[in-house]
Amino acid sequence: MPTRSQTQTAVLGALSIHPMTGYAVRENIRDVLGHFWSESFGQIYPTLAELEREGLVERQEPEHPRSAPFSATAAGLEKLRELLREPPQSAKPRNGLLLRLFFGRQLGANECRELIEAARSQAEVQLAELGAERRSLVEQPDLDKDAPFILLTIIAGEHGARATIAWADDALAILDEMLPA
Amino acid sequence: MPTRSQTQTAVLGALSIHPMTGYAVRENIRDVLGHFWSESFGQIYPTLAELEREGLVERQEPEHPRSAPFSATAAGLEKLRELLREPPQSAKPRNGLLLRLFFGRQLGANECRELIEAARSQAEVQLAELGAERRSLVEQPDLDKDAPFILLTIIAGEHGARATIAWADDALAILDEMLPA
DNA sequence: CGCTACATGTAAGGTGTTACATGATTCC
DNA sequence: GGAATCATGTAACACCTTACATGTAGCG
Repeated sequence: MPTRSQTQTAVLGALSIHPMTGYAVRENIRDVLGHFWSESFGQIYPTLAELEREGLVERQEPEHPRSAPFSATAAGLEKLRELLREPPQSAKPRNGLLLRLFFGRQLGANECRELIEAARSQAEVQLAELGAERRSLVEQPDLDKDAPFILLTIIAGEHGARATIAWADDALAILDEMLPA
Repeated sequence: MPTRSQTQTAVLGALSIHPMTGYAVRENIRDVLGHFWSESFGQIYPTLAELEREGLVERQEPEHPRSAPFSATAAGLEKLRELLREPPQSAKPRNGLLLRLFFGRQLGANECRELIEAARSQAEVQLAELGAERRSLVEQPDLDKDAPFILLTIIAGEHGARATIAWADDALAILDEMLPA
């Protein structure tokens, strides 16, 4: 119920794809889930320790090698399915760009234009990155069972980025029309 | 610099439009900024007290009436402009829906379809609400100076909602194609 | 042999939510 | 007079980030 379990979801989910170290969990969350999820270092290790205590994950060679990967146990996979079935809770919205634009009168139309153009550029970069990710996804042979689901998240990002670009163009036109420089 | 100042930004911004009580600040943030911002009760009152200590806001009739509205001082407006000029920082992404879909193999295609359809419905409701808001915006005479900027945030929400609807349709098609029931 | 990347963890501090507590005013 | 709404605040707790601390392994 608390948001903490969403960290558990992300960590268990990562280990459900294949076993890996805590360090790799962090890199995967950053690089693969990065466009819609984030976890910090200080969350991942305590969560792994907690999951190990509860028997939901285990390490290959108990103790010795410092780099023994964690893997999800059967109970862990069951727990993951249970967590995934809970209603999705998204973070409270906090869009710093829109907050600035809402009070844009104080900021001035020109500074607003700059903010919008910066957001547009960023969205174009993201669109290119996600396109590359999508193309490389179809070449991965080992993920075929997960691929359709991963694809859903990539195209969500692409739709979002294209919406940002279209919005930016509309927004700049509105400023030009209503507040000519 | 800390995120705390973004709460200051929202509160000062609300008071920059017109004076109001803390209670009204909260209602306005929820109802007007709601689709891209949120602040909780426990943030707003301490922030108002802090702003008052710093001379950035003041109450009309000092002390007596419990319902004396706060208003931004000249220093408060200056501070607001300063805060607005700081680079926008958005919350770390945490999309519970996409997290579930990414690990959708564990959840099953049918439960994923339900999640996507629910998101689509929600986006349609939001699109309708924002459309109504946009139409009522042009009828407000007292906001004409702020109206162009408010319009930018409304159409941002509309673009986002339309993107969610288009994505949902694509996503359902992908599931039907790659994982026929 | 030194630098970078891998690997694990802790502690402090900041942010934000929730629940609780209190009272005035207004409307029925 | 009672219920809903307006109004203000606090305290406990959950959450998350950052910086620090430590050590190993591999590579040039």
